[in-house]
Amino acid sequence: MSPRTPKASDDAALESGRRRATINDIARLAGVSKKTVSRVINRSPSLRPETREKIEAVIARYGYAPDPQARGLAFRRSFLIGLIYDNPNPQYVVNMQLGLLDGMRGSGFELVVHPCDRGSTTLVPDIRSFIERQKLFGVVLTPSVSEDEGVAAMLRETGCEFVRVASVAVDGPDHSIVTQDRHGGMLAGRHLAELGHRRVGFISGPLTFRSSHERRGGFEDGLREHGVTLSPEHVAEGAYTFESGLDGAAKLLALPDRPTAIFAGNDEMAAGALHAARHAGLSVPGDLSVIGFDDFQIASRVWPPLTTIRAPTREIGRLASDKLIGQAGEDKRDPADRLPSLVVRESTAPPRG
Amino acid sequence: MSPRTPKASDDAALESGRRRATINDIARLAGVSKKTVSRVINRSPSLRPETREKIEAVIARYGYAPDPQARGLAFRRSFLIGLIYDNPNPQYVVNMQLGLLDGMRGSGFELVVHPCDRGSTTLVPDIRSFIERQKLFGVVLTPSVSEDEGVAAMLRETGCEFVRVASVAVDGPDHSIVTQDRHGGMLAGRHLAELGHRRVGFISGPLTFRSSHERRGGFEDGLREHGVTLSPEHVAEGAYTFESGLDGAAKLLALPDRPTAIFAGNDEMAAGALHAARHAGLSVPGDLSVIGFDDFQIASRVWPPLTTIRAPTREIGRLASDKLIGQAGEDKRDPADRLPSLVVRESTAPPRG
DNA sequence: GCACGCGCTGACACCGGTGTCCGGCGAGAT
DNA sequence: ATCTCGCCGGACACCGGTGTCAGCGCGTGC
Repeated sequence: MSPRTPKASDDAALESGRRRATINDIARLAGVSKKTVSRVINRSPSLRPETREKIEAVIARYGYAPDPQARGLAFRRSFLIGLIYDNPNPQYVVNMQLGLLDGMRGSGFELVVHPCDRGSTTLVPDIRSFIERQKLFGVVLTPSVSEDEGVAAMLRETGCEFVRVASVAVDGPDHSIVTQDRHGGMLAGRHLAELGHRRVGFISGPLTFRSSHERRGGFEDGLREHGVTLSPEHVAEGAYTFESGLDGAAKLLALPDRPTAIFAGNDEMAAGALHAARHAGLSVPGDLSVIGFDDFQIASRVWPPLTTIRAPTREIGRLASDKLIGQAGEDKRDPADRLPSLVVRESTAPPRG
Repeated sequence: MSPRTPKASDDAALESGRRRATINDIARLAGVSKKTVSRVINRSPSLRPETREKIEAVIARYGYAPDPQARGLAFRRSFLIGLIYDNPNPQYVVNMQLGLLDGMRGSGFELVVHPCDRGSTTLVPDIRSFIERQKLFGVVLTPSVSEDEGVAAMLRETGCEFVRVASVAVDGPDHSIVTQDRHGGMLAGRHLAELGHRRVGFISGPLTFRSSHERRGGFEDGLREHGVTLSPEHVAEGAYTFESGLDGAAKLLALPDRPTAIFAGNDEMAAGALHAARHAGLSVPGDLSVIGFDDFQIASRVWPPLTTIRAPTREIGRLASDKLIGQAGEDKRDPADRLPSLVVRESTAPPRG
């Protein structure tokens, strides 16, 4: 255009998409300053509508999108969301990622994954350095690292946005999403009691996980509705792993007054319980009912297909990213979607006789 | 220090870690220009060792790390690696992520996940916009999107580094990692033949996946070693899903000369085959041997535990990130780690009689 | 003793955005 | 018609790095 803007010669390259437009190009082509273009991008209110429209037209014409790096540099904050997790279950992780991405679609944010080891002595500095180096906009934490108060304290220092997903409110409402595991446990207890079971067993997750206690507490609530109680001898401590489910169930099934039904704290352990039943020569659900928690793929792959509690992990993920980047306005989804629900398959039945 | 550098007043904040050091701080504290610090960061050869050491000492003292955003802006390239995938299996995805992260640890790169839908009409522009907007350093593609030539052509245009993971060499050695599925299939065929099976069945993945053909081809190779052939009627086309495995096996088991062993193209379908056998009243491995592929968790959770081919997904991921960001020097790992291997469990046995 | 070459270093512009601040312009008051 | 006020938009510096290029100091050849 004018001799002061040498880049004008590249308009052909721009047009054809050979060169990505920058804010300078848009400003020049719209005949305004780059700051004004910036105002459009950032929805500044002090702009005459016609100016805005003119610039938006140019933006649309050249398919301009601001460079996240440059923007981030100026904002001192990137457009990245971190997922920090130590849950080793692949399906949980993937569902959570999908949920987060659901909420981030079209927002210009991207998802960076960051598995961690809660047992590591450098857990807090590692996460801190991840956040500060990348200047993350926000992070989502899932159990069990979400329950770590040392990590939480550090997060508050950094000024990075964060959401902690956990089975109880581990933080204020702005920083916490509750997965209502207690409700899920209740559904399991109610289901078994309604089938007529009176002697039931429970295989818990690790006691360091809040969800273990919530699921058990809810289970007892559900049983109690029907006058059934969970005897402490009928509780085995597991670790949310297949093997621990196998061992825990084997222990319970060896008792003289063995339970007629077992609630395993997750599907992995429930799968282990099915194996234990087989080893003990018991048929499921004839001799023993088994109910799991999560409704991951494995639940419908084992034999018999598992009755279980569906945990809405993907929906929770979506909720988490909505909370972080506040794409509000469409929060009219049915809150029931976020509640665990009972999925009845073939591993539960009334007790024999 | 000098009045021209007002930031000198903040040294206390720097010292205590309240403020992150920038290249300007390091330059000032080391008494050099920022460009020289930049030379240290980028391992420029033209630096006197003593200068380098002096600067490195200051960097270490203040725990300085360059800002990836600023660096990226200047380099016109971010320090992000994208994982582009359309494989819906959670364990594959997570293993791949873990492998990629293994190779990226300590490199300053981060992993951004980007699931996609190969069926989408906007697949290519979507991926392109992801890459260009974020100015990705590189991307890793996994099957089946890795086999898409339209995507590959676009990648070559962008100048972004890329690695395509596939069961055959879909690209030159710089851009391709081969998973040797054929070898895995061969192991399956050899195993069944060695057990004495002569009438065997195969449930393939979708024919649009190269791995389906590779696994079958290898299977036939393995059988042939022992003079066994795969009859075309004993092949069912599946879709790598549980249900398709169930259906495929049901079809094969309904044949008058039903096979005594079935190789399913992956574990999901093998789990379906186990269910089909149960529905048909057949015991595994007594009446029917079943072998899968992948060795995901499900393989050891079903009953009986599945004999399967272990696919070294995590190792492949590690290889991919090594190739992308070239943290060479430690490429002395046993190449056998990258080959599929046979895992014998309880779902295979010699045919009855 | 001087010109030359080379290795090392720094000044400056630039990457593509945003914050600050100030000037210009139109509408309403006098 | 002029002054004032408020809104709008632009010039400029800055975010934290890197590329370019010129200059400095030093050793070498003649």
